[in-house]
Amino acid sequence: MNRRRRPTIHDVAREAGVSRGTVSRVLNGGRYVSPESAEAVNAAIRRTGYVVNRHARSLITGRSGSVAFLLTEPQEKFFEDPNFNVLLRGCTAALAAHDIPLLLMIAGTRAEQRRITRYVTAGHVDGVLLVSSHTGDPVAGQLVRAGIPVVLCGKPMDSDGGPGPLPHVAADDRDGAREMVRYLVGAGRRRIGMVTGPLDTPGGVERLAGYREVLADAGLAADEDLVAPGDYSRASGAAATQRLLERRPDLDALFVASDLMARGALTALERAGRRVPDDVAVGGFDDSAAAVEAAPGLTTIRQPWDRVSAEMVRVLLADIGGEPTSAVILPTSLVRRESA
Amino acid sequence: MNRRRRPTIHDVAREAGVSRGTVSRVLNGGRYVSPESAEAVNAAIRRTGYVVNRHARSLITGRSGSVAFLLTEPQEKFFEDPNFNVLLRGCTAALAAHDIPLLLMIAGTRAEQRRITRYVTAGHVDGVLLVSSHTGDPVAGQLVRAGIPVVLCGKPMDSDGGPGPLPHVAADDRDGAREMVRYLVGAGRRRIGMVTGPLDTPGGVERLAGYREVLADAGLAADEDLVAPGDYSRASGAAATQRLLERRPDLDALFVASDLMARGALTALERAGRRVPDDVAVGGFDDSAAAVEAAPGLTTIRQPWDRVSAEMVRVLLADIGGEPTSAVILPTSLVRRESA
DNA sequence: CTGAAAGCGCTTACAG
DNA sequence: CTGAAAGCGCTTACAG
Repeated sequence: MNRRRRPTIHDVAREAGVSRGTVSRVLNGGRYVSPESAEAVNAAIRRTGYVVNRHARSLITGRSGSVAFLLTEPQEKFFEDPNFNVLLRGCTAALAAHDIPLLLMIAGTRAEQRRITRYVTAGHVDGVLLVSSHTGDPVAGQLVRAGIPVVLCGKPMDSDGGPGPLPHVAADDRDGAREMVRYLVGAGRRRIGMVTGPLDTPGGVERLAGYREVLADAGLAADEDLVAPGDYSRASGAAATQRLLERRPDLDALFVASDLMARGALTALERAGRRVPDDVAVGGFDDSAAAVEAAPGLTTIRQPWDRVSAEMVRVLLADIGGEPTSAVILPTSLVRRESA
Repeated sequence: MNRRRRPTIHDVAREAGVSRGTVSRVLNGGRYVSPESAEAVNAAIRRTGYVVNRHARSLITGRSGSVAFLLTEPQEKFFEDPNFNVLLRGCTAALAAHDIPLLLMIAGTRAEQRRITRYVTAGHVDGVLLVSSHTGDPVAGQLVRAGIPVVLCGKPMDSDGGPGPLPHVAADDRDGAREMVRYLVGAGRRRIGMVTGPLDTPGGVERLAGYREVLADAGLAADEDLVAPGDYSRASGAAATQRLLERRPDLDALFVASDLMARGALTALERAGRRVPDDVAVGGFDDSAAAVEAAPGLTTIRQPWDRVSAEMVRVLLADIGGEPTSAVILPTSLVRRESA
């Protein structure tokens, strides 16, 4: 079957009794084709088992018909992150619905970034779904300047953008943080600590900002002793919590900027003999698998990853089609479990 | 930059003062080209920033220059499995070293499998790295029959193969199981239970076989009360362990066919008031992240996933190049931690 | 070793 | 609406 010559547009034309031009027109939307010709061509396609040769088509159109999912992450962190899996799977599925294959590219080092930037700017993909959490990543700017449609996952740091803001799809981190802290305040908590994410990431910055806003609105004193930074890892959540407990043993709630860190926080609280939520209420962020696995189950902020991936694909395809979108911000929601 | 016409082989030829044929020859290995011409062409390539147009090349050669990583898994289980991430990342890296992009394809449903089989057999990729754990998956057989180079991850079930065994790269499950059980026996354990993997998977079957072999060699009575099946999930590990404890409260060791299930086993043992390893020694399988996260740390069998991915790519590229390999079996190794 | 030429399979103005 | 023709950028026998 591999050996046998694949049918070409020429075979279909002969079979249908029309010219190759007409077959091509049917293939490309059927404009300027009589219903009879279209029917004959479609029947011939069915009979011959014809499948378009994308290479020939791409050679003409200059389009590759594929899209890259590019991960520019120095660490392997993202791969360990359950959110990453959901995102990758979601993008693959959304593209599959358009019959567009996804090329997975991982550029962890500067050398790999150069190689891949070259590959992409050479026109091998029509657009890039870019996932990178940290600032100072030059890839996005380079691709955009080269005219390649790009959509980022998550709000970019200002410095990334260059001329204007980069197109992106993100959950509303700040509002999610606000909702969680408002919930803790509403539950009567008054000494609410926070374990932040890395503050060189937009998510880290935004969630902290949301926390501060609500405390201010609630008339609770801003107290830097109540804030300790983490790096989204479980261990960092435990360490930061321990530090907070030393500084403020009277803590009655904790907003932790990721579920994974929140699990670390639970461990630290248990070691310190604090009951959750009785002594200390704990709120996470993400609604990842970690939130369900935790004991007690984590009350957390759900990030709509399924919608993020769907929107990233939609925005990228629109951009490729000439209708750029600058940003899509998606709402988060509070998920209540046992920890708060 | 996107707007500007990309340099073609024609530009390079003019720049170098040779014909396009000569440029092409330099591009494809430099056979039948004088050193002077080659030098002139290379200089011209550098000066013009020429990058080959893969579509044009593919149109001629019939090769796409890309490879698919195909996951045919009805469940989302594989994505949650840390091994999957390691495998995917390893294959991406190994292919990147050859400048070959990886197309990620996920075919969870029969409909998607049909779509993707059609896509692949239409020649859009040169070969397929196939990951599927369960038997009864028709995709591998179909692709092989269509003449597409395929390499499986893991030993296929006999039924999958059709005519002959499918090319595959796998860790030596049976030997790994033997090593673990031998280790438990050597540590003086005599009533060694086993939580198996799903017995419709080769890994599940092989690990059980290895366990039985060693017990027989050691002259320990085969006792089916000591064996309970799991499905690789954490919960199933806990449930199976609880069952085993009810049937055989005198259990002094447990070989669990995956680290994730072993974590469930640890939970069940703790609930039953058994100390690990004092009362019951526990051995896992995989050496995944779960093994380190467990408390106590899991003694386990390391699967060489980095080598598996590297070998899969090597074997696939060899197959594409006309030098097929039928199978590569990689050794496992015992990793000692606290649980046994 | 090298150039001229054919051709890979398709799309797209161009005339009708 | 439709056919004939040019051309996308490359590779590869074919003569030299």
